[in-house]
Amino acid sequence: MQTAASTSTPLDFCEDRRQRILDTALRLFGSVGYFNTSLQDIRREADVSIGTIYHYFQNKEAIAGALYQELVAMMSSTLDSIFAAHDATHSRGRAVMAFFFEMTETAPEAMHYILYARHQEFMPAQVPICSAEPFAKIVRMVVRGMERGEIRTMHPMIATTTLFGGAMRLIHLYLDGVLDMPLGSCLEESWECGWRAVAAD
Amino acid sequence: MQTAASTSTPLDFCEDRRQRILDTALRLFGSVGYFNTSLQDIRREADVSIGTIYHYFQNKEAIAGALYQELVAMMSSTLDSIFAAHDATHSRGRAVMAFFFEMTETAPEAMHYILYARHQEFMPAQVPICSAEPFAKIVRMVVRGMERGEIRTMHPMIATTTLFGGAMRLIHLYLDGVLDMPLGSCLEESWECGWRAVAAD
DNA sequence: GAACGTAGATCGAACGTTCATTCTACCCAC
DNA sequence: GTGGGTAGAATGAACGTTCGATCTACGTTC
Repeated sequence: MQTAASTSTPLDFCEDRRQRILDTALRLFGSVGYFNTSLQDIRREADVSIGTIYHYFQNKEAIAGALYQELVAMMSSTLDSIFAAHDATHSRGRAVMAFFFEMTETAPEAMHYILYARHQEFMPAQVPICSAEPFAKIVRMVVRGMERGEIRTMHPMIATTTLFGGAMRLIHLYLDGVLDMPLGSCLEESWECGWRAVAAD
Repeated sequence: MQTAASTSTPLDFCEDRRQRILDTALRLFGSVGYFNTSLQDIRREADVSIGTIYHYFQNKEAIAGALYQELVAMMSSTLDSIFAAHDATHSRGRAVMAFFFEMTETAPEAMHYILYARHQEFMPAQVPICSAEPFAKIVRMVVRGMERGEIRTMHPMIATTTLFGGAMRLIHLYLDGVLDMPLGSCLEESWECGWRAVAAD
């Protein structure tokens, strides 16, 4: 075993394997896709055996499901932190967009997997990402902005897609390698554009 | 055969088969995805044999490639028509958005396939849709709008994603069955939002 | 502290299925 | 009879999954 001697509890040991499987799967699912990733690929790159994979996960789909829920939960709690740290809708929205951009640049595979993949194709039972909790939280943030008079009154979905749609497309372009600049340098302009489109008066 | 007796030249006959394969493949690729569609599925639903499929296409990927190029060409020529029929950037952009919305509602599978699918995963050699001709034409339209003073001067990519990003997200929501209204009813508001974000002064 | 028992963790060969592709035979218009 | 179309069984590779063997850590008993 290659683990250091200091961390030696069995739980750590086990979780290490499980986590290595998840990390590897995320990297592969995000880069080449779920269907182009075989369990042998995961086995090889995570340096575990097939048996170990099936010890921790019921099947291949369960790996994808665990990743999905892990990422959705992370996004959801990050949004909570952002809402707690900011009050005005303008600064809240800007922080959300900054978080998305930053995560795209630091963990592109995760962003690819969570935003880009067609989850329904390999997880038929899973709720589509657009109906998931994080998305709903953002819509609620926009609606509250309307109630406070910070955002013009309009259809909530149109307001939300207007505010963040441009940024989402920039993220897609970045992940496709089409954008010729870092995402961070787009933040100011993209956010101000989105805000200008929905801001009151 | 179920084809009418009137259309009887061999070419028509052949093209009929070829087209039936393409139509069926588009429907299946768009609804359940490329990897969840087997050639047997296409064979069954198109009512042809495996041999016929391989007579018209080199392999499965070639079917996807033919569909991709067909749809890209269609979009490209539609954009040309729109640009010929409208001069001002405002009316051009609005017509483009109307076309996207209308196509999404009349041919959702085609839109799903062309906008949503991760083509790189099953057509490694294919240029990503965001680098393809139609996308470039829209960017050029926006840049011309800047040169004419109709659109504020800013980074072309940011302007384009701002102008159409919201609509693209609405299309995604619609295709995911999350939007509770017809796309057509969003056109006015979504377009005005996008335009307000980038319009000069 | 040595021997034993147990349960969880790990391993990888083997299995059965699915799938894209190939191949050979047949049909029919000219 | 020739050749473009058509048919569908045969092929072989790849894949997800199963299963029994092995290993390891640790509590229990003497």
